[in-house]
Amino acid sequence: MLTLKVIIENKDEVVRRLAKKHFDAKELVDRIIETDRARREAQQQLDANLSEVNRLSKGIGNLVKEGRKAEVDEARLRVAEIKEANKALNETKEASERQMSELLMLIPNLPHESVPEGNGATDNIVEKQGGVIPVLGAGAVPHWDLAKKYDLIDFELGVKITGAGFPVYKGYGCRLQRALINFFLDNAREAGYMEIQPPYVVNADSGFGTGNLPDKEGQMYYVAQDNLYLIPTAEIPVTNIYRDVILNDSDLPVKNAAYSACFRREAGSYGKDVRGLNRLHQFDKVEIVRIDKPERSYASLQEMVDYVQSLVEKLELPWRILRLCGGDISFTSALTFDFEVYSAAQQRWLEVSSVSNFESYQANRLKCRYRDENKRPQLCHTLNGSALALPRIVAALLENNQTPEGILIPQALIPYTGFDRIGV
RNA sequence: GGAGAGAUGCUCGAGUGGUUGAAGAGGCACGCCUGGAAAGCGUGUAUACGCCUAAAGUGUAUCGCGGGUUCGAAUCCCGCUCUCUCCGCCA
Repeated sequence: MLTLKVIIENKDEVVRRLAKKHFDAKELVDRIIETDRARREAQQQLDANLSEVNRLSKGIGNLVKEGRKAEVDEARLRVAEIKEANKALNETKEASERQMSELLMLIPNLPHESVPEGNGATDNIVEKQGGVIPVLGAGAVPHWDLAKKYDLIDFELGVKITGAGFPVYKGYGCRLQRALINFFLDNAREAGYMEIQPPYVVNADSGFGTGNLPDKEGQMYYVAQDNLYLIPTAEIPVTNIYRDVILNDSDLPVKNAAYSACFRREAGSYGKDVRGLNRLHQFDKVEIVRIDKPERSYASLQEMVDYVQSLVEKLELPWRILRLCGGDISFTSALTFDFEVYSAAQQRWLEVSSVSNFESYQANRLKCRYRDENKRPQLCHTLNGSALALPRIVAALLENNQTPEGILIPQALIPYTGFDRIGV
């Protein structure tokens, strides 16, 4: 969430910039300012009263020793009066604070000035692209047919065991999965990211920390008996490592990478978008998380984008980078670049990564800070990105590299797979 | 799952009702000392929210979390969470 200070000190700018996200913040901002005023008022009175109570209490100790009973009784009466008055003040203060946190959560992050205007996915700007879109032969088929032909992935079996969106990988399919995971992790390590193996289930505090709760509660699998959530991305457990932490200057930038299975309910999805590997309830992903000082966060973002680009290039996939427009960028992000790869048999671009700078929006909720040169705690900037999510990469690799002689594995991946083609 | 013990600051650890934001030790930072370092000595070392134009200063809250008793709670009472030990179960 945005800090109260930012909202109050830059009221007009906040409203103006949020308009790009098609969010009318005017009324909310006014309510926040009013709520803050009420809270301050209550706190000032309350603090003064508590100060008086403390003063009287200290006096009572001495009066009792000296046996000055009348004065003791008088002081006690006065304390009782003040405490009675404090009940209402305290309620006002707590109600204001509750309301404040509710209001603040309703305000999205400010989009970076470079975020383009636009209503939706079609207004995103193609920032950069590379690779060659392959021309497939006459018999080319989509990945779900290839998966069946070479017995790599069994979607029906997944339905039997669990349900739709939980495919069963087999044989070469498994080996390809493992190869990609290791390929991504090794590359991340070489780029300076420390590997983390996080839990796949998290508590509610962690869900709130990264902003997945309360808004996206319906998108996560929930284990009611233990009040835990299955992670939709390793971003949650990894970022929460830094919840309620004050980092030293020398700790920054934090660069972590984590492989995890990801679980998403994807309520409301249907149709051709979910065919095959396009959208799953369980999938594998390597996530990179970065925490940096505010003045360096956009350089960090660029480094992450360059890094992800290097991955799709090594995999020899046709790729493009989109700068998300105001209508498509997420609630919590300031600037997001999506990576897409071209899936030649489906003849469509598939999103395989989303790299974002959250500035201090997420850090404010996490209470993730660092000590600046004056040793004062300041909010960090947090960033994360997929590097990369497997299923759509697999879809594109299978489709783009299909030949009559089988599916060819890109050079960079062969040391990881241990084979250079699937089939024949 | 059963039984017991515990949760204090960066760390260890004292503290069972009164000026304790918290002794003491360690760590760390800065200064002195030194040719340089070590040792030694000195100083400093939480966070949040208010007040104050800012700094300085100052008020309030915080000893796992929440509530209660009391003029006053780290200290007493209740609830919760978590950790540890033993037993059971188990990859």
